[in-house]
Amino acid sequence: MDLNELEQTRLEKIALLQAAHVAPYPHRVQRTHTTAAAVQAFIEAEAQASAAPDVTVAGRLVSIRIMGKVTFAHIEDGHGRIQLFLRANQLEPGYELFKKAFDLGDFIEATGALMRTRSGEISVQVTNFRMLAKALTPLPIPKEYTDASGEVARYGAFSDVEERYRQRYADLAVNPEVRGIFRIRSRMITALRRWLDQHDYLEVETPILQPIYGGAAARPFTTHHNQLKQDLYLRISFELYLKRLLVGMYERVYEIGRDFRNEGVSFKHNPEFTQLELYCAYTDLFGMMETVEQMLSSIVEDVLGTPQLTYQGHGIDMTPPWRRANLRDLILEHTGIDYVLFPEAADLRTEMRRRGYDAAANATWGHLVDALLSEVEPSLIQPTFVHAYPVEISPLAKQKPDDPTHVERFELFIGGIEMGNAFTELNDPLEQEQRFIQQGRAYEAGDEEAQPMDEDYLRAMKYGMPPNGGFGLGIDRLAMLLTDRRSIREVLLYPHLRTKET
RNA sequence: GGGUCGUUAGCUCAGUCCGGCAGAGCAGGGGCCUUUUAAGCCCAGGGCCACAGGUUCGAAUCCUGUACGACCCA
Repeated sequence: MDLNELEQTRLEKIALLQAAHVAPYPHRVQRTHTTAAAVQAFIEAEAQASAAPDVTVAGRLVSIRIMGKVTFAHIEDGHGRIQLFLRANQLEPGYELFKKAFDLGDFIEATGALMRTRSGEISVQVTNFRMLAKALTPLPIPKEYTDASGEVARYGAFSDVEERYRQRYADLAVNPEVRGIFRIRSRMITALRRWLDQHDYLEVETPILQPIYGGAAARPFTTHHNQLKQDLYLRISFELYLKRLLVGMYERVYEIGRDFRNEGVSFKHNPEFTQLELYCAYTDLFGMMETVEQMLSSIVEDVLGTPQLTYQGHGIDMTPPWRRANLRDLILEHTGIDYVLFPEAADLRTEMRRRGYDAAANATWGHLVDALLSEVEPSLIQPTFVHAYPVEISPLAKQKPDDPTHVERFELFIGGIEMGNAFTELNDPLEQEQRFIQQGRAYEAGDEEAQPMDEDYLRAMKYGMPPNGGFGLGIDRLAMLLTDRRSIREVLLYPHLRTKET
């Protein structure tokens, strides 16, 4: 093992412990109280004017103040912190061993009576202590202090973004607010599941390895099964597998899981991301709008305690009903371009450039409309359903009865971010076949995001698929919203990073 | 993909414009200190200045390229 100077020093301390017959990595722990429970026990005893129990607490050493023959230290566990008060004349093993061989970052166990120090802090008056796990590498533990306003300020916090992501364990260990982000994320997913379960949605799991990918406009990762000599794709969505289940007579299904898209990596995009998709029979786009409003306002309230939240300085109110805006009107209003007047990509491109918008030379008509929408995106702060999308860019959605050039589809925007996507799902097998054929032509013409023909999906649909509405939600993006983070990497425990060449 | 900025001690950062001995605080080491909380005081350490080239008597600093990241744009 390659150790730096500081680590060498700690290695020598392990030898010191062993010489004193103290195991640096013992097997057993004898904790009687969490830090929080110990503090609570003292408060209760104090209130009843009774003796506080002796406690054994365990945790990581996060501060040490040696003052000669007395030492103050704090340990932290998963529940909080508590101060340890060590005195040279009442310690087993010896005080010197603590001073010489115990460092910030070590996990230790300490036993003693609860007390208040002269300055009033509840502490363990330690009579006995043990090493639980020696830390070889010093953790970048910041110093904390409470300023005049009562705010906890930090000094020298571990903040290098790249190193925080590459060594998330260290980030979590020393930055409690980062731990908070993933607690919120977890509570959010739990709340979603609870809501869906309470509304008769069945949670299912569908294949990640797929012989044919589909359900979204994206490029897939490819892989290979050696024994079957079969090329496979990592799924880019769950859609086609979930809708097959409606043919199988489940009325409401959902899946929460990972999608993989072989695209650019940015603060908004990770190659693998978590998605919720749900499908509901006997409803449509407008039913989905109500479902989504109810579900998301409810889970935000569940997690944050209120349907109001702040995202990047914007106050956002999740209380239904939400704004519904027609895509064509919205783009016209915002950019002055009525895209239906330019049904050819070349004409739309010319018009966009004339008005000063970037329009890539190889972009399809659908991608150009998407580009126009992205001009509007940042202004969609309050929850907004943008609906009625061109049929060209929505091969799995049902056309509007009064306008076959557009489909019943919405995208949901909150805080200027695209959160989700929903359709009145196309359930006409003949029309679906035509859409796949059209997608095939688009692929031939160079649109790498066009979706391939899926014969088995068509076969399922030919048995009859009930009318239904479906919705897909970006879980990571919802986590960004609830934790007020701008970057998807802040809400992924292990975001994808390039391997560093050294 | 393009632009801007960044990468210096275990951590947080100065130093880069305007080339001249590699710096600070914290952490770590030695010492003093029996109620501290960013404890304090004294002493002595600690560096592949991201990497590779170039210019120069001399490069952390200027130039070129590469890697990784952040931000902005597409």
